[in-house]
Amino acid sequence: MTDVNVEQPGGSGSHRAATMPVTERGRRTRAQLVDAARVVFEERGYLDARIGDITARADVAHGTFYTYFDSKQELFREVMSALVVDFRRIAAEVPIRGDRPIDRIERANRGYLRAYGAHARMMGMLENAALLDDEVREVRLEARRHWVGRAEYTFRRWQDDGVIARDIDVHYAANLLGSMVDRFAFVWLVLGEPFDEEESVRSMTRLYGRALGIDGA
Amino acid sequence: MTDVNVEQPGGSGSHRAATMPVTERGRRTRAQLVDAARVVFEERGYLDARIGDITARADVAHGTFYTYFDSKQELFREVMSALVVDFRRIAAEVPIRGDRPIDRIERANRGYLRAYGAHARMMGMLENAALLDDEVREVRLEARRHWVGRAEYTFRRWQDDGVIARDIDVHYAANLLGSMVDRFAFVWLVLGEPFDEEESVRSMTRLYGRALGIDGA
Amino acid sequence: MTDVNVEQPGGSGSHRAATMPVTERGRRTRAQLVDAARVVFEERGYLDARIGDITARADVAHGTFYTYFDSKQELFREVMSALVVDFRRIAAEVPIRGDRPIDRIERANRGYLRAYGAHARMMGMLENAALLDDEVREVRLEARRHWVGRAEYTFRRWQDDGVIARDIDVHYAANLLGSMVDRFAFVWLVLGEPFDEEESVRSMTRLYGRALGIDGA
Amino acid sequence: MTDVNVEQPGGSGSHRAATMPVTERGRRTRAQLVDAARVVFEERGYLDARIGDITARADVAHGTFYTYFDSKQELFREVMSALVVDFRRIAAEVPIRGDRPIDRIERANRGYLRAYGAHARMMGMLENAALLDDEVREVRLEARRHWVGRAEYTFRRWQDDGVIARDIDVHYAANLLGSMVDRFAFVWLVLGEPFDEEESVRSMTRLYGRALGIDGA
DNA sequence: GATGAATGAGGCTTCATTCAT
DNA sequence: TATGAATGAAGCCTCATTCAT
Repeated sequence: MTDVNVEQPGGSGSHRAATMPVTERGRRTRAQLVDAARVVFEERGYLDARIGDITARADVAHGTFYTYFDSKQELFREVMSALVVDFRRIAAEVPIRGDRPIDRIERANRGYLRAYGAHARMMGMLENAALLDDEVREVRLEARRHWVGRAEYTFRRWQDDGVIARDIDVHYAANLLGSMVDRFAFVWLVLGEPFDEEESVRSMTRLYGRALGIDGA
Repeated sequence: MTDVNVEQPGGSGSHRAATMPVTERGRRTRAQLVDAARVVFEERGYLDARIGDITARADVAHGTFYTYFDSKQELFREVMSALVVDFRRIAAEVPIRGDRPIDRIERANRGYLRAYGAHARMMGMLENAALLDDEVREVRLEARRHWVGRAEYTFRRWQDDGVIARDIDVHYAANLLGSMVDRFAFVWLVLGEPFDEEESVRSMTRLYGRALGIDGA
Repeated sequence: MTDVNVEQPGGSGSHRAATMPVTERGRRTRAQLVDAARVVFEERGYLDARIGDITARADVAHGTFYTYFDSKQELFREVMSALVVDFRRIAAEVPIRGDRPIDRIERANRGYLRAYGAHARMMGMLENAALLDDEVREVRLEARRHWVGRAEYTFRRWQDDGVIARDIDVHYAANLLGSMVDRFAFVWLVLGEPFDEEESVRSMTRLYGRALGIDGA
Repeated sequence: MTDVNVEQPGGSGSHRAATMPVTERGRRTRAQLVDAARVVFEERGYLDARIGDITARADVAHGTFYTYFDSKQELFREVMSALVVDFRRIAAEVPIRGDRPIDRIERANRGYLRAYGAHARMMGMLENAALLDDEVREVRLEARRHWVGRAEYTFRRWQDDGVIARDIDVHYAANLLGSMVDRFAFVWLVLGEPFDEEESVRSMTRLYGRALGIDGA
């Protein structure tokens, strides 16, 4: 599989090394490039995005790109990392409806779908690039571990509290239910299979809760 | 998103139109190309696979490729279609343990994981290419609809039989639970997160069954 | 120092690999490229020679270059190897004036200067490139060893025959006198210091012979 | 042949003209750049040395380079000129063993080889750059003329004194024997052919002396 | 003087596809 | 059918030099 890392040189040479800006002007230019990249990647996809597209939109010379980034991949990784951060922000904004476990589940599901929908195009690219670039894969897996880890932690506490059964393997459960939510979001929002948000959240939450044996599901 | 079809140059008329071989020799050559492609795609991935790699491995001249295929995509689609067929074959080979609904679920889950594992590399590429090529996406979605459709059909019958509750939206349920299985397989077998087959099948089947409210889960 | 070899990839990939032509047409095209390269290198020098210059002069498409060569260096090395061969041919054409040792020396010297003069521009480039590319350096050193080795062999025989003194270290002598001839040719024919062929051969041969203690010098 | 001057873009008028520093601070900065350049040129060679490498090592901003030099060539020429001066200094340090002509020859030869060895890398670059840049070529030829001129002058005096034969053309002799020494040094110390200093000096001096018909050789 | 960011022309290389035997 | 050579558009990246603080 394509692994762009391979292209990285030895390290004995000079290689110009992209650096972080020191001046205000530099910070501005770099930010322009990142912003432009976000748009261009969305519009054209990773593979079809040209450095020239990005610099043109950022309104800087072609060469300026290389003042801040060594390659398209590097910039892409940065955009992806930022995406993951923003994803969490959006998900966190969804209000919770009650204080029962099932309410928390619903909120988490809705938050995930909302965030996914807000960045559907980019999430598709993230899934994709995770298979092409090892560093992006790490970003993707890290994001997954974040969600799965949170769920696992919660499940464990619920188990301690008697909310869910003892015989459930919380590690597998978190991974499996996380997969359900994540993949459903992808199929719906990236692949475009037609679903309805309300019904999605309702069914998803109900199955999720029942699978864990939670009351009210 | 990148659609490789876009890359097609000229118009849609004057294409030498790849045809199915008439002679025995032709059939052999074509088969060699398909076999070679399978190997090359696995080894290098879709994007990095070169026509030259394929013809070299098939031991035919570079130009011969175009006697049978119009493009790399076309061959890839064929390989992917064959993959989907073989996937079902493998899944179907898994024996069923009993005749309760939960046994059917377990068998389906184990079959899916087994088939996925047998073609993990290719499944990863299929996921990937589905985002790069509209026709591959169709292949992928068609495969998904097959599994989801079967599940939905079964759920409906179970609903009629009183095995699962009336208030479950079988369409959403099939999609959600299918997503769970499918994505879990991907994370485990393609991305490489460590899981154990037995425990995977057990947890997966239990959650699946409980989500539907099936006895014995 | 620039060493173009460094750029050579690992070897695990495909890398298209320039191949020798199989058909007559291919042979012709390849020869056109080599011929064109010779001219272009002479006209513009190695560094300023563009692949495009070469293909343009060879009257083939830009990409055709890469059908036969992996890089400019590779073609350059081939041209340089051919140069060395032609150099010997020209040097060998110079007639010998008598059968005394000093006649052989004169003939060798004149031959060397003639051959050098016939390819002055290229010899300059060879000297130069030998410092930039390890493989070219090998070509250069091999050519040097050829001449020095021949001289050393002859000196040894002369020593056995009592033509030159026993106390001469023939290895050093061959290297030193070879250096004299080689460098003088370079200074005269490449750097352009003004000298006259007849006087050059006369002085060179006389010093060469006397240094070895040969009669008639 | 490649002449790096050609690369100069615009015209010859509006150049910010690099000036000699007026302040102490300026003198220091300039010296840092020259020192850094010496190191960088040795390490990476002329062609691969980047302005950025030099300023980085000199610990000044990239732009500062142009406060003192108009181009890489200009700095290189300065370094080369300094090299030639130091070369003579080292050669002059070698003590003379006696007062016969052959002693002077030996001293000159040993001095040349010593100096060459002390700056082998740079001498190789000087040879190289002499073919790439007309001004460097002038530096190189000037250095050569210095040594050859001195030899020629000495030979003439020796001729007047009856030390060497009348029939020797001292101009050609000086050039030829100078070539011998110079080229031998290059082959040994730059190209790396294995020789021994003592034997080199002995053989070289003996051949040199005999070629001129000097007693004691 | 010093700084570090911006510029942009220029060349190499790739490889899917076409074409003449 | 098979062959293998030819095509050429397309894009990445370099880095000397200039410029605004």
